[in-house]
Amino acid sequence: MPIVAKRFSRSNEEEIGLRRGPWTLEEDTQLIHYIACHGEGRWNMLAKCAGLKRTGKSCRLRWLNYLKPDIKRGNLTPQEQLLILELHSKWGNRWSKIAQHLPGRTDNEIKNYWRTRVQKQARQLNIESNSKRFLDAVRCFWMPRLLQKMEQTTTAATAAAAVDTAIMNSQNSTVPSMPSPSPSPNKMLHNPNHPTEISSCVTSPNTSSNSMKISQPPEISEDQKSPPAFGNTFYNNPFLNDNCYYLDSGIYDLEDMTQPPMSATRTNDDFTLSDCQMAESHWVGNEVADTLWNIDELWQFR
DNA sequence: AAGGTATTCAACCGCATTAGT
DNA sequence: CACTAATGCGGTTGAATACCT
Repeated sequence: MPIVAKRFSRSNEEEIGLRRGPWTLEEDTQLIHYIACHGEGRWNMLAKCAGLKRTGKSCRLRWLNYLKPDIKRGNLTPQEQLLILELHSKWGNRWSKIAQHLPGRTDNEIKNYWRTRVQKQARQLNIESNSKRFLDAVRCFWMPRLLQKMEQTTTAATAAAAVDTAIMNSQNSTVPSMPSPSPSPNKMLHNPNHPTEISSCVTSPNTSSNSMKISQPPEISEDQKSPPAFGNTFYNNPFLNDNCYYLDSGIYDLEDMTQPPMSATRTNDDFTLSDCQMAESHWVGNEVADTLWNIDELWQFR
């Protein structure tokens, strides 16, 4: 039987009663229920069979970006922000590829984050967001501040946990106190032997009990093996000053390197101490100060 | 309190790619 | 190989909300 192409214009869609715009609770329920019973895929048919007056495309988008159970909601953590910055510097606007490395986050969410937060900063600094200058600024200002933020968060969490533990201990002396896992993010080193761990190079260089476990990224196809989860690719080079970070390009496979970063003519391999220091002195020495590079604005809660 | 402006993010659009026939 | 439908992706839009004056 010949397949007849049916392409609906906007007016056609309206004629046949297809809905547009925000989804109602009822539609969401319908979609969730149908997928729970029959699974996802074949979206056009799914839309019809589920009795939804939506295009298959719309159903797919709604499911993938909003309804899917493993969708993580709420603010991006500093770790996630760092990872986005890092991966974007490597892959550019490959949102879905970037999203594959952030479990529970959608390409749409990441794209929105980039456009609203990152590009906004670029605008304020009067730089092209895909320029090398901006990349340098990201590396020398934004990333260290995110790491600082992570450290503060960790410290606060540890303190809170300590208080909780003390309370618990005072209430019930039989409960053993937990060891406090508090590696300093600023002291993170890439550990080639444990690709999913960040080891603390100062507090406990070789004990796994004191290293920060990073959750495994979702399964990724063979051609996307690199980069691994956050933590492997960023680290504080012990030979550099404390605030300067760069990418560990050595772990990227060659295939991926055929796609250059959006702006740089050099690869990440070439990002050196002098680059970082030059960039830093340039930025610090110029009008671009912390007040402009407002991490608190980036680190905002919804 | 009201009106204007800025920001956010869900949803849409169009194009590219993939899979099936 | 050609054609088509389905799917995936990145760019863009616009309604809702937050913020400012």
